[in-house]
Amino acid sequence: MKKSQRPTESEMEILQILWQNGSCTVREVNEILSERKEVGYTTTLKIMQIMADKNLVMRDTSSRTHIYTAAIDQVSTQNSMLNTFITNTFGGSASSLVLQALGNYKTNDLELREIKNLIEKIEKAQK
Amino acid sequence: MKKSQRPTESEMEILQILWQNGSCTVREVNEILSERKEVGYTTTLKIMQIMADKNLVMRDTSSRTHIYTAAIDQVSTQNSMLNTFITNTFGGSASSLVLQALGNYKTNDLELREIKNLIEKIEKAQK
DNA sequence: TTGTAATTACGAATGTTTTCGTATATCATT
DNA sequence: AATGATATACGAAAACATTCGTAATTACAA
Repeated sequence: MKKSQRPTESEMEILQILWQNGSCTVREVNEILSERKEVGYTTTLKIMQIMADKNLVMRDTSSRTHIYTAAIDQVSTQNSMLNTFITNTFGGSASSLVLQALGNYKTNDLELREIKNLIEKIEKAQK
Repeated sequence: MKKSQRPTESEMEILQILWQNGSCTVREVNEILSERKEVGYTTTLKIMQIMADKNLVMRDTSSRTHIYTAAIDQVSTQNSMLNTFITNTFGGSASSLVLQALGNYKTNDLELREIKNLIEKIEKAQK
């Protein structure tokens, strides 16, 4: 049982699934993962066991088939990953990341409106 | 001489420096790197040699002190990294990444204007 | 020319992450 | 009870990344 560390890439993929689907078994996670990439069952199991060891997930071991749940908060985890990513990949410039993200993805009306609202808020706060 | 692969974290730090400063020697890169973290000269050298091997950088070896230049494009590299990152960390949602990035960083007026302009462009294109 | 500093090359040690085989246990079906 | 399917546990191998010591070479100054 170690202290919580920064999740690895494989661990992030699994956290993602747990955040979206709530509690899952290893088999469920492995099946979702398998849609996108080739991955063996025991590989997924092992990583999830390691995650339990690192306290990234909790598990209910009361029945034979263990149930796993994310143990770290989605938003704050995404945030700290984002921090590192902006530093390493975008040389610290959040705005150039935003420009590229907006430019390359189809963003629907609702999402655009949310973003615009946030920008207005920021502008007001800056005055 | 291997095929170009996805850069590692250390390699991204170095690419960052080369993109910002143009061509550099190992010593120059190492000095800039040293401002932010403890890193030995031969460690930096080794990583840059590996990068040359992977074709992530080019080097001019005509004089004793080799000159290194980024061999991969900044924007397209950032883009492919961003892609992976959005998938693994934000479950594929570019807009939630944008919202978090805008929310957590101080974005100045000029940057905000650029982002707004881009949003308007996207809105027009969608009509 | 001799010595000192700076450079590259190279391999090995270390550390971390991912993958997988195998043992063992549990459950369900016949 | 026997069989087959499905779980977990665990260790070890494989793959990948980082760090560093040392040798060999070159440049340059005294």
